[in-house]
Amino acid sequence: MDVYRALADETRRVILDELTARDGQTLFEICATLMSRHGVTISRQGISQHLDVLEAAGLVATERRGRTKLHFLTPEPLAEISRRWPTTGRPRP
Amino acid sequence: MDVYRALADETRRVILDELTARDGQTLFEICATLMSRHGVTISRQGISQHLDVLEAAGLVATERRGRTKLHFLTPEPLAEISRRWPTTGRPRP
DNA sequence: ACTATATGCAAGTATCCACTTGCATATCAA
DNA sequence: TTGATATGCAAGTGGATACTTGCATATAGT
Repeated sequence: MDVYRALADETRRVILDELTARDGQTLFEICATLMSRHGVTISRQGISQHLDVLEAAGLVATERRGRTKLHFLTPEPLAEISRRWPTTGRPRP
Repeated sequence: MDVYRALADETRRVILDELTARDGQTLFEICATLMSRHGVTISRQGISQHLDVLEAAGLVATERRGRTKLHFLTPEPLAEISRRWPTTGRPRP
């Protein structure tokens, strides 16, 4: 629901980075990559809860595939930010 | 310092909205407007602390003018967000 | 100098949030 | 079915954070 709160945590931002690099990863793949490549030390449930927040914010879509769950990046909600506070065309008096 | 954490609070986002509407307001003006126009019930110190967070994040610049302090919106740090996770040109398989 | 205005500092509180632990459920392979 | 893999649920805990209260500082006007 809250895109802004979803971005407030660094681990969640790294997850978005990781899905940007390779989309459609499972929870286990994300866990493994965060640990090894990004130096994040956290339990699987911790990452699962972060993914729940990202999904509730509409930044990640999921799809069950057998006993795995694929995670896809859906960054459209982020467009609201640049729409709300444009970074161009604001003269500084 | 942390742009993402600065955006995590709704009151801070309303402050950014208010400075977008009218730039260069003092703390007292921001307080008055938040209370009346945005229905925010919070103490002056609360708003002041929020402004400190926004300034630390580089989203607001200040300028002392006599016994008042003017607040200006500097939204450039927000550009990092759309740069980090582009919302266009990402095909969904 | 004195008063009022505008802001700053600091400590205390209460809520929220990230994280863990333990157990449960579901799918695949033998 | 049995065992292994992949994920889900729920309660508890520590630390962060939004907010308040009280006092202090600085500028402007008289």
